[in-house]
Amino acid sequence: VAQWLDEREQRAWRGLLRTAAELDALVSRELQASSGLSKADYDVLVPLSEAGDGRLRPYALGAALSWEQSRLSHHVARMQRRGLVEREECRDDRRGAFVVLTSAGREALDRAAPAHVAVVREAVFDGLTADQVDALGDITATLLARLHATPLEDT
Amino acid sequence: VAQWLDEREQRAWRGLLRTAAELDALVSRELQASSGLSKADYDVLVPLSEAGDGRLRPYALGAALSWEQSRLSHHVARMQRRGLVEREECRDDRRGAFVVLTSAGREALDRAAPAHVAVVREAVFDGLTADQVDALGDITATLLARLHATPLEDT
DNA sequence: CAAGATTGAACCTTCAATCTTC
DNA sequence: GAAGATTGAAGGTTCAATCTTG
Repeated sequence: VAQWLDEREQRAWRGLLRTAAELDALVSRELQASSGLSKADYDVLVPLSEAGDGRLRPYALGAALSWEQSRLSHHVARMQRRGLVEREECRDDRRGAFVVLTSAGREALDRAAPAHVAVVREAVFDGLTADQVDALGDITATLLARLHATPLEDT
Repeated sequence: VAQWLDEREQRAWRGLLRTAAELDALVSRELQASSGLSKADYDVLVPLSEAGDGRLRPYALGAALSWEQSRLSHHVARMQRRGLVEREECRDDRRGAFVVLTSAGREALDRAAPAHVAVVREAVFDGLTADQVDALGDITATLLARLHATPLEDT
């Protein structure tokens, strides 16, 4: 079934994981230093701020982040302690809940965003051509579609 | 300095991090199930097996993985408890040490590798054209060169 | 019994402090 | 004092178990 990876494949495979890991670490350090938010905090705040009323069901937020429920639940608990989000009950479905952006959460996000974008732009987009940006978008969209289509070892 | 990210940039940026995270999770689950190794274990074993005599200095291994010393030290301690690696003193420089692959470690790697490669091939390379593989390799090589050149927030 | 969500324990990662040798 | 490496504590992530409502 398999065969080894050839040199070009190794370069692409190792490059993909390494690049993402290093960019994530870079961005995490920058966020922590500039705003006290972790990258995970930031990633949670963004979809909440993009939701019309600043609130999402945990399962929807988890899906938006590709996070497990448990991870989200623990993380939201920590963010709640710091006042960045709140929990609310759901009237329609009493098993359910909402994660709600607080004004402190929105302010933290607004404070963090400009420097965050600047670092991403400098580290990534200043170094790539427009064609490369599009190619990267196409490649990752293809791979994500495959990952979500085939439950391989997924689930 | 900044300006917001446009749609294409967002697609590439979010796609890169998301794809790498999901592939890492997929591969981790597969390794855990098939061989009991974590992805981190696997990542440590590979450079050791590629070193001629199965031993590397911690600082060199850390550099090969882009890991902090502390993370490596903790991880090696856990792998040592499970018999996958050993520690050895370094005669040349008595501050130093070696991490050494054990035969159990090499066997675990050999057992894990075929299924691991198969999953990577199925999830990634079966879905991309040869040109896309090369483009991905070029893009990530460019970005890694930038990351290692500019100590931005790096350090 | 399944879906939405949380919890506790175990494991992993980071940060700052430490220890030894150069 | 700096380099190589380790340690302990705090915070983050995963896994399995649990609780409640549909």
